[in-house]
Amino acid sequence: MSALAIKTPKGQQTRSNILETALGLFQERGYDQTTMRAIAAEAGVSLGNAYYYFASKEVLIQGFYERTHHEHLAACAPILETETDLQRRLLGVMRAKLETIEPYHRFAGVLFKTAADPSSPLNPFSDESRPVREEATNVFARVVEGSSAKISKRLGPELPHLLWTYHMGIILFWIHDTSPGRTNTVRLVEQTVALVARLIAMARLPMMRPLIGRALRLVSDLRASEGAGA
Amino acid sequence: MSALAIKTPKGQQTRSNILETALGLFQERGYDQTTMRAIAAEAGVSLGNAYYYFASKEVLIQGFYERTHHEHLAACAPILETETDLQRRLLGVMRAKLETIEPYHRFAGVLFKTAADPSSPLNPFSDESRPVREEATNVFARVVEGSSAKISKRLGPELPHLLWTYHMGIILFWIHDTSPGRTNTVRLVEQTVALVARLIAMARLPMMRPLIGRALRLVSDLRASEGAGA
DNA sequence: GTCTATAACCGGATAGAC
DNA sequence: GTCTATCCGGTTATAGAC
Repeated sequence: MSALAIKTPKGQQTRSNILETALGLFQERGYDQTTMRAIAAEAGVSLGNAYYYFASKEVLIQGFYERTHHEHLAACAPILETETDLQRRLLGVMRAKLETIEPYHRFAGVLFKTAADPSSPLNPFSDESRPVREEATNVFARVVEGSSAKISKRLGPELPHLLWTYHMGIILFWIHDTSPGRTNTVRLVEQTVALVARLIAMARLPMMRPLIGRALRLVSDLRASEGAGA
Repeated sequence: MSALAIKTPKGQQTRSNILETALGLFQERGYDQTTMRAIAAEAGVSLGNAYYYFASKEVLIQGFYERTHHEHLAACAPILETETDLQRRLLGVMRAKLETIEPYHRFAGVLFKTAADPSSPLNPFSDESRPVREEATNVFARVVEGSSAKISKRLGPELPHLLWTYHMGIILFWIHDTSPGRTNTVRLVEQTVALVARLIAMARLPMMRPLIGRALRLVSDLRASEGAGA
């Protein structure tokens, strides 16, 4: 259904040609204003041929995910290698994320629109996007592991997933953020990263035990039962 | 642009006829499987006539919102009138919500897909949906006011909005919940309502002051600057 | 001015020939 | 693997009828 195997080098060539053309046009004039006919024409292939490689206009978006994810990884590397303070590590990673996706904000609406559809393979909770999701979660695992912070034993294993969820919430906000340069989201990140760091520290207090225990049991239960959120 | 004034009784009649037909077909065969031509045919009017009353297929969804909102209000009334425990009030309201929207789960994905688009007037953060949003927030204000719980002075004014945001998060989870009868979401609500109640109580502790203060300042700043989330 | 109908247009998607 | 021809459904233009 989805990824048909492209055999020949020529096929590879045509495929990536179409993809690059599409991403360029999306960024230039937006998703809705870019027709499949325009993509095909600009790429120098027929409409039917474009559909041979990409089952729908939507799946072209997957290329966007892959591209920005790799850009984000690159942008994160310096902080993850040098910084040891947990709060600053998280802040660096989140800032890098916002900077990476900023050029695409104008068609972010469409992204979230498709991402919100539970039946779409593009939605971040779907089976199909598990690899991407796990790679992204892994970034947050590295944020925690590479830091000097002491983490509550029970919180530790869940923390990367919790941070990934937090990061999705920020992106949701970012999508709806109309402030110039998305400064509201930047402020939100700065403030909430501080809160998150504070909460992580507080989680070690004995008086927090019952609350934390309950919350963590819930979270891990939900992840175990799969198919719905987180 | 949007709401054209329908003057004659005959016009009113035709309009509501189309709307009821549409909602029926949506529930029966789903949103995507229901064409505007089918709606028009079933309602006994021409395609052009349907578009005279409803500018697009999407705006027919507004009827769904209004309908479920009123059903929810009705379903909440008993709890809001009798119960005084904050946690149980909130739980009752949230359960009522889930029960109200359950029949529509099969096409909820599409509904919220369009609702998620920042440029759509249907999205819950838009200016156009402010009235609905405020009405919904008001339900949570009543949850708090009618309870016997003591609320931190500074938390009080923000609490209804925070609860509304919480409720939106639950709905997002619900959309992606594939467990039979959405039992996962019900469990999530039961657990998180308990956590929320606990957090509200904790917010009065002196040691929480700086954390709470910081969080609340952030939240009210963001709402003041409008245009992005919450 | 209020309402209704017919005939396009446009763009995503598919069928099938080469 | 690539094309042309076509379908299909949301949307619009426009011509009239009450």
